Amino acid sequence: MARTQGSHAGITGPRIRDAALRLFAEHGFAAVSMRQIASAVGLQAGALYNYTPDKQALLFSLMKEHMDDLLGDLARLPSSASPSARLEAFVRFHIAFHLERPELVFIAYMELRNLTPENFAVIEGLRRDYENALQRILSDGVASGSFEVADTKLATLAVIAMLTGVTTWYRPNGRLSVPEVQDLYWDMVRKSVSA
Amino acid sequence: MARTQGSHAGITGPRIRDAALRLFAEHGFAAVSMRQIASAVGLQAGALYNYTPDKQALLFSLMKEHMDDLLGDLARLPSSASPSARLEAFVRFHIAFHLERPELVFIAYMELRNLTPENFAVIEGLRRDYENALQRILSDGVASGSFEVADTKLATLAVIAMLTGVTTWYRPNGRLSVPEVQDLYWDMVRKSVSA
DNA sequence: GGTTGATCTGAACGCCCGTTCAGATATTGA
DNA sequence: TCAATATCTGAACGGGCGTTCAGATCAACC
Repeated sequence: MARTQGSHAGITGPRIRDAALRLFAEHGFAAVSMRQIASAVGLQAGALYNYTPDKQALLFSLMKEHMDDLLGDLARLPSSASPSARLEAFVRFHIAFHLERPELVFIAYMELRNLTPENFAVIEGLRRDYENALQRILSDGVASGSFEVADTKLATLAVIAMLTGVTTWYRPNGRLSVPEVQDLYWDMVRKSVSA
Repeated sequence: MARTQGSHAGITGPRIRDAALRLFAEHGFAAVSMRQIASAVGLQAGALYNYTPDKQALLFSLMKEHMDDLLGDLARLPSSASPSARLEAFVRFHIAFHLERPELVFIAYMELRNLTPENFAVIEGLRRDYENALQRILSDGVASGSFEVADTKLATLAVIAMLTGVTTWYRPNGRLSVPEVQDLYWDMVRKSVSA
């Protein structure tokens, strides 16, 4: 037989992406087979190729969309406020965004080396754009005297690393709520760039 | 033929570990085959099994030794100084240690999910020991009034994430020297835990 | 209601995997 | 010098890999 009863084409694509996302995050891209992904969706492996040209494109598609979402949401933050207010907004946004999609975050940081050079360059460029947005906030703050940061590039990477680390330990029903985590991190970031 | 001329048994073990370290760091544990490791050392795959019971043990051995080194060196830091001096020593040590062995650091953070549950528990425990050492410094500083930290556990994880991030961008012949990096990070950490 | 096009199966392709092991070779110690 | 031992090869085992494709099946439209 072919095509199980009740299957709807329009829904298969997202289901494949969801399954791939979950499996890549749990076991790693290299350790997950197309047959495993297909099985999770109730398909044979060959059917996946109606939705993706190959396994690599599946990974890239997940990472690309993730970065586009990240930059899209970032662009909606107010850009005319004071550097301090913009930094606070960035910190709270980064934490909330990352805690909402821990699996995508995990993949975006861990599977970079499994991208082809061309795909890697694309993701790397988007990541650079994101970092530049924060660096701009820091250098504006330095220029206006709100911040005291010796090296804005290093501070940018340090802040992002610190904030992203939250995804490695945060648990939804743990000791701290998201707003509490945001408050605590913002307090540390605020002080670290102050005079 | 068997056993190539000039091969010395006592040196093969370390060479296998070095090759595995390099290949795991570059391509990921799951993406590296025993045949690739053997080839890098000039052996056939079967010969590896004179030195490791299986591939998993090879990974665990690398990670375990790394964590033992980390904790061993950490224990040599002065523990009777002021919290502030101890925190500074920790920051400088963490950066120097991690920048000296970027490949091991990469593996230790990326390949945790490829450990068997038993092996994972061992590494996780050692990591916890390391975090506890920093948390102790922070809570001592809070108790003595040197630091103002609302949540020492979160601050511990935040500081470690921030410091470890240095391995993702630092390049030996880049813009900044190791002491400069240490100075810059210590400045940020110092302020982030201050009043 | 029959046809068309989208969707899926099942089998196959060539290849690589981790691991084992009998046998060959090199080194060591007597 | 020669036996014992450590070391390594080469082949094999069963299995899984990503990908392709002819043909079967289903949904939608005329």
